Amino acid sequence: MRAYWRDDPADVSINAICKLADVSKPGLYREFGGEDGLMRAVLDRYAEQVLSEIGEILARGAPLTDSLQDLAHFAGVDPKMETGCVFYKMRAGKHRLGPRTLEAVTAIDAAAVDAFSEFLDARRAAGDWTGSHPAPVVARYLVEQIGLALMQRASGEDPKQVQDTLALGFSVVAGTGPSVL
Amino acid sequence: MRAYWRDDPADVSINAICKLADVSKPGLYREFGGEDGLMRAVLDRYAEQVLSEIGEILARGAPLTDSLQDLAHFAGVDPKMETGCVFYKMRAGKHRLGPRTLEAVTAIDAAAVDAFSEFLDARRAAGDWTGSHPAPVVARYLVEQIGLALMQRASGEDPKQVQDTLALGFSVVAGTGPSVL
DNA sequence: ATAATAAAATACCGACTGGTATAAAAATGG
DNA sequence: CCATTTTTATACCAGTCGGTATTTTATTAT
Repeated sequence: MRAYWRDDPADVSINAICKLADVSKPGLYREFGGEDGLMRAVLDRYAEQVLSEIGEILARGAPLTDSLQDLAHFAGVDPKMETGCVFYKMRAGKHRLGPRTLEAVTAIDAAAVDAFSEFLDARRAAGDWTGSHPAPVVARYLVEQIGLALMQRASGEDPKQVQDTLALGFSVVAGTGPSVL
Repeated sequence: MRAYWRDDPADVSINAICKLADVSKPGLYREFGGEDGLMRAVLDRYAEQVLSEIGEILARGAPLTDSLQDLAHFAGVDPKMETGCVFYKMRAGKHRLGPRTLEAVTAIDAAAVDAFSEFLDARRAAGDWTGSHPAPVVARYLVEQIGLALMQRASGEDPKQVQDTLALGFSVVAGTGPSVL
């Protein structure tokens, strides 16, 4: 997981992983079945261990601007995400994934849009989001803005630029004028 | 260029290109020096032949919303861009590029931000952009939003989703309420 | 202590990569 | 028509890829 997280999963070979993890190649294949099984296992673990933080931010029920602040911090400045995100990296090269990993990527993507949709519905009910667009459309938009920021960080862009771009992107939903972030 | 455009440049081998172009491998190496030289040549040609259209839209001096319309059409619906954009694809995998191609990618990226900055300055002078952010920041933001849309198209996302996301992204600069697009 | 079992290390497989050396074919100059 | 040069086609290079077969080493159970 650390190797997939630091580098692009497409650039990390099974051989390299065996050396990094000090594991024999037949052992890896017995445990995971192959590259697809390993990537799937990594992604499942990563979702439960890292992406869950996004779900917690969304489910906290905090005011809109507070939640956006937290999301912007997670994607834009949290040092843990300095090398980007395993999920978005895999999704960016999804045509190279095996069936089991692709299945997980698709499911996580859909779950993310759902979670943001529910979040937006809740904020609309609470009165601090008054957008005129359907919640799923804005949810998809936010998922992509976060992905954009994380991919920028992965490729070493200037953090200030990443945060500026993310703040502008969030200003669509943050309210009237850009931007409090 | 067509092969790099349809597929990801990282997934097109020199051997495949020789077969597609019906060119001998030594001939390709004599002409371009290697993969890096070929990619550089492709990117130069692509910039002059395709990316120039963006420059023309920006230089037209049309009202802000008209120019954004044109940009959204170019990135979101123009069938020519259905498989994405050579430049953004190369930029996404820039750690895999040779020095000459990387140089061109960096230069095009900087030139794009410059062109958008000048465009925004002109629209501010004309009075139809009243944003409070520095033009270069918004320019970088727009370059990334267009790149996002083109990468989504390259990976086969639903066109409606691409256009919705792009429209929301542009609404930051398009004016008060989202969105006329 | 020995027999059965599980794991590991190693070497190997065919396929592919970017790149090149060699040999045959074609075009060109006189 | 012949000699020279350029281009082609082909085979090859070393290296890497994901995946596996084989052989040796540990572990375990009796």
